[in-house]
Amino acid sequence: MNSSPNIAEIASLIGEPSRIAMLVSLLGGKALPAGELAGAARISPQTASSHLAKLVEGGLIIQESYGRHKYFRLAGSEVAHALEALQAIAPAKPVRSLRESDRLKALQYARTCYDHLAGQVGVALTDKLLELKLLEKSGEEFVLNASGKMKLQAIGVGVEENAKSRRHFARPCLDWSERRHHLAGSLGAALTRRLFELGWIEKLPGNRAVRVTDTGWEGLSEQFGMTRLPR
Amino acid sequence: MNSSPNIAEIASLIGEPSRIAMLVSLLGGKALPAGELAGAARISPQTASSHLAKLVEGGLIIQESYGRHKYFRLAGSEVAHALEALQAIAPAKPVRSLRESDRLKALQYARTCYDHLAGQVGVALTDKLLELKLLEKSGEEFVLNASGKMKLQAIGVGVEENAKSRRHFARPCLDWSERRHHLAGSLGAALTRRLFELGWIEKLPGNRAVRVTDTGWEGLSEQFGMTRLPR
DNA sequence: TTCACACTTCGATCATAACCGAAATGTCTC
DNA sequence: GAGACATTTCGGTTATGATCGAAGTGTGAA
Repeated sequence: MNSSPNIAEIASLIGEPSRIAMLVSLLGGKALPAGELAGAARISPQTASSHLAKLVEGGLIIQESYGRHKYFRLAGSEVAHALEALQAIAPAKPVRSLRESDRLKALQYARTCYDHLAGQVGVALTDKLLELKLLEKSGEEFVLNASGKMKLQAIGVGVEENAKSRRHFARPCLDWSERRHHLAGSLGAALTRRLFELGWIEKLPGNRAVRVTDTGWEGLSEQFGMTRLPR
Repeated sequence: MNSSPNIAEIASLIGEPSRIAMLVSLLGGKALPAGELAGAARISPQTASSHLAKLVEGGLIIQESYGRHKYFRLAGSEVAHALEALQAIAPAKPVRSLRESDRLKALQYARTCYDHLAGQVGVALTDKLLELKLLEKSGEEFVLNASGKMKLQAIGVGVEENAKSRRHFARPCLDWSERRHHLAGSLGAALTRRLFELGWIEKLPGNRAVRVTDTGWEGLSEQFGMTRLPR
């Protein structure tokens, strides 16, 4: 019917509740085994297997075998970007249970978004970078200026090697919970990686939620003048 | 099940061939009446009506009534952006007929992408802007520098008022046919609007395809040193 | 008022695909 | 090799939703 590339196929692949649940789990950036993904989507392993095969076929995820386990991860940042773009136009979903509500609050507070930091903390950090004039807006895009480069290098973020990579360097990413932008792209990923290395943030057992440690708040306050955000 | 916003709902809304056909038609940026959208998707008016109601309900399109006609248009540039992001990860679709093939070639040559210029011509123009150092890449983002601003103002593109708008100013947009970036965002839209005003490009009867006029080639050659691209 | 037209609502049909039980395949441990 | 475990294949059931014919609503023109 339609001459453009096959969006319908890819979108209907994404538009299935169980598959979305699995894709969202993979948005954390980690590779996960089939069984765990089945659990996340609350479906039987057989059904999950069928869905995963379709997602691989469609090029959305990539499969790696380790012994009797099969691990799956997102096929790349373009896929994550498409999921983010969909999140940005998706209506908020009503919360069902108290447990859900707690999980949701944790996610809204701080989480990883594929490979960079999002949620209240992510947005606040991005705001501070802008406020301190380390990062600038060019139109609606972010640009890291000379003092920003120095500052980030000082705390050990590899800036130079990332600037060369083909991927978007300092892309803004629309936060679904805050409805405001946070820092994404390879710079956002490098910064977030460093925050983990420094022990300033750490993953919570739940899927993508993140906690800022006490030393983390000290560091963020010292380096960027951030004050501890109320939960 | 899942705590994040309701991507599944929105994606399954998008992931239906007839609805995609209608959304892609609306990517041209114009508002279209229900009947025309039904024709584009090759479905009966009843079916189209049902689909359109769902799209409105889902917030993807907006409805305006003029007398006994109802016009529909995309709800905003976020929706267009999400569709583009999906296009970027969608596999190319096999071509069916000769007529299709012609239509496809016209689209690949030059078309509007929501509100800016895409296809071979769009990518070539963006390349020229970069080559002439009017536009620069910052990481993977575009920035319009001082000489670029002057040049575009000289041919009548309203640059200042756009820089202030909340929308992305000079976003790169991945071209599905060329697999390379062209200029999007509010600057891309303003430039394209001006090209229409100048009569350098004009819409072809088919949906989104665009033709470069003879005066258009003259102007593009004079202003940006572009040579006529073979079809 | 009458007709034509654009669109919507209702109802029934039909195709698709999500789902799981049962059984098979493959891999690791003992 | 035996048994446990992760994943897949097969088959049959079932729910969902896309589709269109027929009839209804609302608008504009004659």
